[in-house]
Amino acid sequence: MRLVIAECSVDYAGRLTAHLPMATRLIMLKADGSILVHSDGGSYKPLNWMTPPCTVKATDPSEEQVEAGLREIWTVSQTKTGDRLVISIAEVISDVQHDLGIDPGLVKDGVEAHLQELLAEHIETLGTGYSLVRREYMTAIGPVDILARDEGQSSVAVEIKRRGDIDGVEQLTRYLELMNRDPLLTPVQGVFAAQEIKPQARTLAEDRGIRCVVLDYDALRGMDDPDSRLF
Amino acid sequence: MRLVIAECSVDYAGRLTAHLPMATRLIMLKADGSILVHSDGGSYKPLNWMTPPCTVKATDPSEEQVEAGLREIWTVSQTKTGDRLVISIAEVISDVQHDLGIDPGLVKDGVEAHLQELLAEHIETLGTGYSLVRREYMTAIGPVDILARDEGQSSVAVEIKRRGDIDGVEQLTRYLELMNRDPLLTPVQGVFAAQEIKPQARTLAEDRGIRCVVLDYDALRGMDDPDSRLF
DNA sequence: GACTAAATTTCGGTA
DNA sequence: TACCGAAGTTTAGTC
Repeated sequence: MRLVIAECSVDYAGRLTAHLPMATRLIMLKADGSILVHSDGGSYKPLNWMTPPCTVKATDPSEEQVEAGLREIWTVSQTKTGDRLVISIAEVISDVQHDLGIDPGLVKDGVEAHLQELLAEHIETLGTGYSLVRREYMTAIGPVDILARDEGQSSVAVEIKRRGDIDGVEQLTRYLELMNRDPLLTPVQGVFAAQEIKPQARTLAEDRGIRCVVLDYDALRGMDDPDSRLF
Repeated sequence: MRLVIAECSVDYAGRLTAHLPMATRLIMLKADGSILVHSDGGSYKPLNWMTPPCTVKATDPSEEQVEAGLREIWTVSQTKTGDRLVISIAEVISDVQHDLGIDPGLVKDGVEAHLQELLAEHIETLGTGYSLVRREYMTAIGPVDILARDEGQSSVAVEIKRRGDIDGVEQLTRYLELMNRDPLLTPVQGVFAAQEIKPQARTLAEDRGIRCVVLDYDALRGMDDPDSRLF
């Protein structure tokens, strides 16, 4: 990995065009050829970047560019799409290189998948007498998160989200529409379950006869984990 | 901006839990307090990070940790959410600091907005005799990208996307439902226009009587730009 | 401030 | 490999 601190301006031409005025920035050149231009603030997204596979070519500035104070021009080309990133360097303040080796990679302990797992294990959270039919119940337009039955053995389709907004309601609505065409399943009731449900999503869901359930992740997890119980 | 190359392991506990085994990585500490942990590959997303506002506290390792080869422990705490990132450092290979100053920021020349503009100018792309009523036609649930009329003066609502997937079809469907309740507009025909339309989105759209149109950005732009014409 | 929709989204899983 | 959906999404715009 090569780290260059430089006063530079950047121009991107690809799926859109973008320009960064001259300023001091960090240019990160990764081993796989990708390039990131970072400022000293904001979040993790670079100001500009080029995804691999791409190639970098350093050229000398033209006479005009030299007069404008430029020392070096880097042209980064995306091999597949032809997107181009031009970094015009006025001054290199620092330029260091380190060999990092390949990274063992991140181990995640998921969220939505975990929620689904927990709710499936404790399906009675949705109501007395509820029973699990199966997780990831396959339909023609994709898998429903959970298919269950209520006390009266009626089918219940559950859509699980971490953050419940309108998209999730639409998704569940599509499933319900399709499943209610199946004489073996109909009538299918809908349940929209999320850790947080946006007011507008709730309104839309309830307007469509879909029940909204706010999930308490810690409580669900607590049912599994005796250590976390208070008594 | 402080750039630290170090052999480290990282643990995140917040909205999820995640772990990074010991390896050599770049730790970027930005002026606003945010922290990014990058490997030497992948795209612009860091392996792990903490968004501002957050605070970093460096502590000495415990006896056990010293025996495990750790030199320093950094605990990064998110001020608002309480998320924590613990960086356990075994060896600092490089540690440099530079003052970058504030960045003037990126100037973008948009894509979807541009597509909408171009299509509005060349609405006949949708069919002979089509005429533009207006862009961003306001409804109670939001603006329709383009309202037009076909040859027979019937209303046509156009939803424009760069990548047309199911969400866009749902969005247009909601508009059409609402607009068709308006006696002055109904019947309103729907057109789903995108540079690229996913098969499932096309299926759903056509099932709902919505016409799909694939837009050619360059061709639309070419109609505007005499220089790009071949004759 | 809340919410919606876009993103040069990126990333992972599955058919 | 294509496609679909989630993301610690982030970000920008609108109400």
